Formats: sequence, C-alpha cells, structure tokens
Amino acid sequence: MSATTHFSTKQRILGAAEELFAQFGFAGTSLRQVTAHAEVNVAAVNYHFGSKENLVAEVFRRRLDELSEQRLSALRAAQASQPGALEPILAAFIEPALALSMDRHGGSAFVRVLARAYAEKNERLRKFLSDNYGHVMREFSKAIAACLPGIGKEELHWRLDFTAGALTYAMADFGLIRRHGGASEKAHCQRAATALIRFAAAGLRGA
Amino acid sequence: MSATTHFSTKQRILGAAEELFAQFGFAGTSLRQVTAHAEVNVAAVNYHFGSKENLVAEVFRRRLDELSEQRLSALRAAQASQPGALEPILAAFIEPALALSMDRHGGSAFVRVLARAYAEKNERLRKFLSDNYGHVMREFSKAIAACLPGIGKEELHWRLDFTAGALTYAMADFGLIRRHGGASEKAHCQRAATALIRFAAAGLRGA
DNA sequence: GTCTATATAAGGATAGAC
DNA sequence: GTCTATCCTTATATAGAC
Repeated sequence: MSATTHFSTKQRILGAAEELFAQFGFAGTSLRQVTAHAEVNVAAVNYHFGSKENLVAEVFRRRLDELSEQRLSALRAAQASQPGALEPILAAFIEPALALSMDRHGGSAFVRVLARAYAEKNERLRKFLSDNYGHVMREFSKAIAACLPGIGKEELHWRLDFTAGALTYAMADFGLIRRHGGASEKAHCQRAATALIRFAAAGLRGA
Repeated sequence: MSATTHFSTKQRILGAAEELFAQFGFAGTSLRQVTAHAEVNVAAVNYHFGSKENLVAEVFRRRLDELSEQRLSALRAAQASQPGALEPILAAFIEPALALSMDRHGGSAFVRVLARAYAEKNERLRKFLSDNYGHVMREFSKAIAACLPGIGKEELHWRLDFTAGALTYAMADFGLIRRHGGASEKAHCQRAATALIRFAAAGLRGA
C-alpha cells in the first residue's frame, strides 16, 4: 500500500490542485494536470466537485476554515494575556500560517495559493473569500487599530493595507524555503517570522 | 479619425494585452481577447510578436526600460543630494511608478501587471525579468543597505524582501484608485505614496 | 464511486489571398 | 501589413458502461 493510497480520491485531488495552483495559478492549471498529478481519472473532478470553480473554492475552504479559527483563537488569547500589545496580535496572524507552511501534506503550497488569491482580481473568487473569511481580517484590523491611537483614519487604513500585502507575500516566501526535513529549516522559518513581526510592527507604528 | 486610430496596431495590441493581463493574468488572458479588445485581427499578434510568450515579454519591456532608467536616475540624484538618507531612496523607487500609474495611456494597468509578475512563479518569466531588470533591485538593495549599518546580513535580507513585497502590492493598489480626472485623486495618490515611504522606512529600520 | 469515450468549445498558431 | 479560413491541440464537462 503506497503512501498516497491512504487518502481518498477527493483529498488527493485537493492536494494536487493546491500544489499546481500554487505553481501555475488557477487559470494556468488544467483539470487534466490536476487529475494526472493526483493519479485519478479525468472525470473524478467533475464527479466530486462539479466544476473547476468549485474545486478552487474547496481548496480554500479545506485550509481556511481551520486557519481562520486558529488565527482568531490566537488573537483572543493575545488580547487576554497582553492587551494593547501590537506584536502578539501580528504573531497571532502569522504563526498559524507558519505552522501550516512547515507542515507536511502540502500545507506550504497553500500559503502560496493565498498569495495568488491576493493578486487575483477575479470577482467571484474575491467575493467568495470576502464573504466567508472577511471577518477575520476585520477582527485583526480592529485589534491593531486599538493598539495605535492617535493615527488618522486614512493613514491607518493605508498602513493596514501595506501590512496585509507585506504579510501575505512574505509568508508565501516562507512556503518556498526548502524543508530538508531538518530542524534547522524550522528554526530558520521561525527567525523569519520574528523578523516579519518586527518589520510589520515598526511599519504600523510608523516610527 | 477615432482616438485609437492614432496608435499603430502593435501599440494597440500592447495596450490591450497590458490591460487584460492586469485583470485576468497571463494564463487567464487569451490572444483572442487581446485582439478583440485592440480591435485588430487575430493573426496580428503572431505577425507582430511571434508568440504569446513574446507578447508578454514586450508588455514588460515597453514600460520597464524607461521605468528602470527613471528609478536609477532618481536614485543617483537622491544619493548625490542626500547621501545616507533612507526615505529619498524609497521615493526614488516609488515615485516613477506612481507617475506611471497616474498617467493616461494605461500606465496604471502596468503597475498591476508588475504585481502579477511578482506572484507568478513561471520560470521563463522570472528569468527574463531577472536577466533584464535584476540590476535595478540590486542597486536599490545596496543603497538601502548602506543606510542601515549594524543590521545583520540575514535580518537585512529579510527586511529587503518584505519591503519589495509591500512596495509591489501597495503600488498595484494605487493603480486601482479611481482617477476621475480631477486633481484630488492625484493628491490622494501622493499622500498614499508618502504613507508608503514612511511605512517602508520604519519597517526597514525595525524601530 | 470509478472508468472509457465523447460532446462541445476555446485555445495558439499558420497558410495563403489580398 | 492585414485579412479569412483553417489546422491542431487542449480544455471543460458529461453520458453511459461497469
């Protein structure tokens, strides 16, 4: 029994799609590539997901439901233990994604898929993400704003915008750091995350 | 004689491609969409550019040759008049792109195309950009590093990386700010650029 | 739930008339 | 330099056997 046999057809498709979307984008990946990579039949995608657009949505849902919960729960913990502190809030956003990108089972590809989605101007995809996960960004924005009194509304809006871009793309790069299985890569990523938190906090404060 | 008639077939194709690439991505845009949008014949792309890949490269070359020169020349001017100052270096990078995105003739779409390229992991495209324009980023990196003595090599590398991501995506958003033709949008963009410079400088210093 | 086969459309690229 | 027509490949999606 091979390693991949442990996963259902549906999970194999999701994993293959995630990997290929990260590498070639949504439009740049064909369902034939996906099924070939997943070693399933071409018809399987339509049987399990109905359409390519639905498959894209499910690739996000599979990870984002859990990731969003982890982020919000870490945010609440940070606000409880260190109220008014900026860095713990940023850590609450970054560290669950970092854990995902260090994970086996293709989690690292997903962080890059997220970065793709950020660049993507596709209306339907943006609406899907905004409708289902927009509340996470709003919670974090509110929490960060509360740490930064005395900054004008317009200025604050921009800093949050810049931060979102910086975090998204920086984390996508974390997913590219080669994981040779050693603990040193994990430590390397952790140092990168620390640097990112420091960078974003300084930028937000506008020191 | 209509407004578009002033431009050659080649220029019309480049303009249409730029607009569509910004909106749908490279893989997500078909040559048929491009030629329809440019109001030229389907065969014109292959006649003038040989292939889709070549068209993509020319879309970059048309703007990036000039933009790179402007950036490097602004960098030299900044280093001459305010040596060791960080903000003028960042301004030298940002303001030529801002001017482009405020320009008529589709310059705003190009800034978003640049952001697309940043997310794109396509090897051939990355190599083309790195071979032809990589020296610009290296010049700026060197200049910024010189302003930040006493920061470790690894830490500095990350901060430059975060900055590149933040700048690229923030500038793409500038290109989305609606320009109703008034001067107020120009002022709005200028304030956004000032905020971006401040944000990046603070992040780089790690205050 | 999984396969083969296929319907139907769209894609990139080219040949050859004008 | 520009057009029409077309070749060939690839794509998404589905129908129907197993």
